Amino acid sequence: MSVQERKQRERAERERLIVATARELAEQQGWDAVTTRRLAERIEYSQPVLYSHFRGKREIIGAVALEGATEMAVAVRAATSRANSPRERVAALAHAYLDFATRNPAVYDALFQLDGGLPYAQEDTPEPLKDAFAALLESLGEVAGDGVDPGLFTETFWASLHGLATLTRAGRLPPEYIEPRVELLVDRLPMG
Amino acid sequence: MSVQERKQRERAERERLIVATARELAEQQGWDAVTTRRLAERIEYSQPVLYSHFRGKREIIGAVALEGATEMAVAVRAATSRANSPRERVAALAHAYLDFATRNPAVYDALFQLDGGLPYAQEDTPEPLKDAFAALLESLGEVAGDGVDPGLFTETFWASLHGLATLTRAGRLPPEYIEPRVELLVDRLPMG
DNA sequence: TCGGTTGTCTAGCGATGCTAGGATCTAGTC
DNA sequence: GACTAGATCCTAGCATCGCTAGACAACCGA
Repeated sequence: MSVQERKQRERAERERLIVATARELAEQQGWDAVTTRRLAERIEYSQPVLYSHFRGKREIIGAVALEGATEMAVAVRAATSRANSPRERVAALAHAYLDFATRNPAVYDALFQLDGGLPYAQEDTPEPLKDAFAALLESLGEVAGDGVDPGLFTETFWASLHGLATLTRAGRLPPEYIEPRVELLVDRLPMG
Repeated sequence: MSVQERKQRERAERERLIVATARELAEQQGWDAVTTRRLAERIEYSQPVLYSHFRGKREIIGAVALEGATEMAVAVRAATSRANSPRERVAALAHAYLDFATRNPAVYDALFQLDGGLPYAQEDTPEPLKDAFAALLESLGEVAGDGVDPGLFTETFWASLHGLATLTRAGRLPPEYIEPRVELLVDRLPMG
């Protein structure tokens, strides 16, 4: 019995190693550099081992995304908990969100840009994803304003942040003046 | 002399064929399906011919993006010109923009999602891209509000639309209730 | 100690973007 | 009208990609 348990532990450990290595490699050199060969070499196993843990590269991206969702929820809640008014909370949330995207571009891509094979905005959406959205909803829902659904407001505000994050990082927006753009959103979208 | 001119014409014609075919294929089956082999087969030439027109696949994407930018500018201007007030113009612009993204997903990706090797938001940015932004600026600049730079306002509003467009199409946002989300942006971001 | 399961690796498939080198066809000259 | 020089195009191939079949080795339970 204990032998099997040890093996399970080791297997789980190796799975964590795969995800962590993929993430590291993606942050260092971009997701294009995360090939199954390179990944296998870094974890010091052969390629097929990856496929005994994940169906394919997509699922590995998905695993990184889930990890990232949990961290993002933590980061957002940490930032908003330090604020003292609804308005302040929104500002703190916006900055925490964009900060996360800037500091973890590869994770952010895995979450919102790439195909990780995860279902979003559905019943079977994984818990970390639902919780990340919940973290946004907690602070944004209270400033939706009269007659506006909190979920809908959260989605819209989130989409705006997402637009800023992606366009900036893709070089479509000049990188300076990020701050005033965020201010604009924070000043005008919330109500009440 | 006239022989060379004919050859030049034929060459330009073939280049248009390549771009049009790439775009068509991308809209039909997604950009992943646009491989140099398939593209070559469709235009009934061999692969190397593609490389006598473009440096590589990236440049082909870039060419599609430029074509799309021109069309988007036209679409936006057509929609806004029918509106009678600044507020109406903003609403018309938002709908025209999202409509374009929905109707031409592959072109939209080439413009704002994929790497087409084009410089954005710089001096050497190609004219079609500058003009597409200008088309947005024309209608959005007038509702920036006091003390807010029109360009900055345009960028921010655009980013919000972009966020809605991409998150919706990537399945990250539930596809219903698009309309009230747009309304929210149109109602609250503009001023004056 | 043996037999069978479980785990891992080597090797290879089809596909990708891209390119070198040869073949073919055209254009201008005698 | 024949010939050479150059432009034009294609065949074939490289390295790399995600993924997998099948051989091999290591381990566990009897």
